Amino acid sequence: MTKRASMSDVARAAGVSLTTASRALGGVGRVSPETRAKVIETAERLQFQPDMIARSFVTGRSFIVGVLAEAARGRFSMPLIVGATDYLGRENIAAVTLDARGTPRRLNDYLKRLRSRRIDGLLVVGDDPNRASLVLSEDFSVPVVFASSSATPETDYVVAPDNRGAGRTAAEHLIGLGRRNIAHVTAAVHEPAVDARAAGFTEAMAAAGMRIAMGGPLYGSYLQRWGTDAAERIIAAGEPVDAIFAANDEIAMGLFATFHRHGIRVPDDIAIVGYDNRLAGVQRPDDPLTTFDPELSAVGEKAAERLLTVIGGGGQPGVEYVAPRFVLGRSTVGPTLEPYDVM
Amino acid sequence: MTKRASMSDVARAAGVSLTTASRALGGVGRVSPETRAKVIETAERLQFQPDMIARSFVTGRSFIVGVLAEAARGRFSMPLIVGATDYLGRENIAAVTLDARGTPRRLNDYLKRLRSRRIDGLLVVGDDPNRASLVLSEDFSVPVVFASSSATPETDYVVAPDNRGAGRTAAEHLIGLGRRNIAHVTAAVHEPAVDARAAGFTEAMAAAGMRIAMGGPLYGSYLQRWGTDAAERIIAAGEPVDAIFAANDEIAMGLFATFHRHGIRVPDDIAIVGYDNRLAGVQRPDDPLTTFDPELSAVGEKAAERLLTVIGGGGQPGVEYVAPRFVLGRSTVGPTLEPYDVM
DNA sequence: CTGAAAGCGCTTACAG
DNA sequence: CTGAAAGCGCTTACAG
Repeated sequence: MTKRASMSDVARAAGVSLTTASRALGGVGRVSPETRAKVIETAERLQFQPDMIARSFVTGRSFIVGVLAEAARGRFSMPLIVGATDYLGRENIAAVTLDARGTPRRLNDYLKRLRSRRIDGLLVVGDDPNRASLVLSEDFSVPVVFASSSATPETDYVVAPDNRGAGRTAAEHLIGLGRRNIAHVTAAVHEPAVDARAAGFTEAMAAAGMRIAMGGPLYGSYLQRWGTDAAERIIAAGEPVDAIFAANDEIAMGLFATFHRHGIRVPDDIAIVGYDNRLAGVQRPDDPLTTFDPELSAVGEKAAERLLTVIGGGGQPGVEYVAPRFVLGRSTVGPTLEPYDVM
Repeated sequence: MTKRASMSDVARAAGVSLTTASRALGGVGRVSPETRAKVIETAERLQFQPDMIARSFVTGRSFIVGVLAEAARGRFSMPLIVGATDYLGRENIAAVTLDARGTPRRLNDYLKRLRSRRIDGLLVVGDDPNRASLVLSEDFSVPVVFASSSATPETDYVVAPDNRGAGRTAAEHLIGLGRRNIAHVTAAVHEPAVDARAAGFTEAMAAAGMRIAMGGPLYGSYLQRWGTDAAERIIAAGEPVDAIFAANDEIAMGLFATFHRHGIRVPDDIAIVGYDNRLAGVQRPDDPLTTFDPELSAVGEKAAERLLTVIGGGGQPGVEYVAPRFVLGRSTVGPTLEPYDVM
């Protein structure tokens, strides 16, 4: 393997000055078409590859961005990170990835570290509601973009799944199936993703002139056992609930388990929509649960793309939403779901 | 925010030459203790941070490595990648991540791209058995380390989970529980992970003087429906099988579903051990399935650590194994498992 | 449209 | 032990 050709090698071989070669190859500045063609042809012949480091050195751009995750090893963060870093890689940008692993102190240490490094921009992955203040207080001198599995609108650059749209779609799907007593079993109040899904759901219900069963959203947690408890409450209430939008698949599974135990069939008696597509990846003849795939790696890609745009001087602050993919499953259109089907 | 201090600033402020400052800060070359102390003190006062890019430029080391995945978005690759890149980030190394998304052509394109980039090393994530030839044929001039969810020993630098050890542990666990007719339901022959798990299992059985039930490992696929089929075969055979080591959790689930349908209780009648810890992340009172967590993010970290060692001139080729974590669940020690428990 | 020259911030022979 | 100087491979005013 011979030594790599440098731009000087190309210039010499093409019979032009280094300056001209740089201009011909870089595309900036005026060069005659013939000269440019000659230089480019020579560069290709010599298999010239610009040295990114030398380029960085002189331009000040490092072609490296920081990727800071609040908890990278989580189920939701991993696809975001992989989507983002792969997008960056395709654009020839390297990433310094740091995982705070849920510890605020570590997050701050890493933030400090990234601040003192020459990076072109920072991607923050996570859902901490205080993230904005946290980062802005660190006074970053490079663009910062947030990628989240959920997000409240802010003055920052944010990319997030469209939880509100999913909530709307869920309601419309169930209404379209002829269900008339639709409940919403969700997690904790004031959690951004919860609020957004509930808002979309409520909107669509109102638009159809329908009231939410059980007097409004039932708040609890994201755990499966909250689903089982909620189902008991719904059964005990005696309301003729015939459909439920659950804030995530775990709740949906809990609901289903309890209904099944009581001989209530899904979807025949009660249709259920979940969220997260937790069962993805397990090969099955058909999808058991009607749910939404948040397409988190697409969110990560979008966020990376946006970061590069902002680094390039473009773009406007605000939230950009990525639509979750609606997954049609047996829990709303049948045939009747059995526990075996969701294992 | 004022401009960052350069090494010249430090040298001037400390009253020494740039050369001396570099030596004092870099730790190489002889400098008097007092001079060194003075320079270091000055550097700290000025909050001097060396410019990695300038350093790269002159040393030739880029402090960037390539991370090439055969299919980054897969369930197994994501934790490997996140573990590896986070480790690299902590060591202040950036990563250019590229995901071939299962396409050999893309893999080769990316390989070519990485080859022409100034990277210090390459981490290949994936399980393609032909990977070695593939990469070596590309004649990489920098160290290459492989991180896999499985791997056959090679002359390369490889980090992988200890499938063989897990197979041994599975057998020993079941034997220790007093089971006497233990079968092994696995996936395709000659798949490295399958072979390794089967080898470990067979070893431990032989060591205990026991024969594998059903005449030896039953080969099929990694799909859940193979588990259901295998259970039917075992039931039809009429052998008094009282325990099964399944090559993965999907097979284990399929086995369990069929046994449950036939009124065969798990673990009372038949104990089952799986592999992958697929149900991790769903919060439950106890683990339903006895299985192994391959700790893939730890495998990724180990691989990254090893890559840096090799880049630094150390280390020996060969496979380094990371022990999967044994997860004790109800499928081997009870109480009796119900379908609701594994949803 | 083209070229000679400076300079980005470091490291490292070379000389003292 | 210390310093003046060259050089890593590019980009970009500046001059022609």
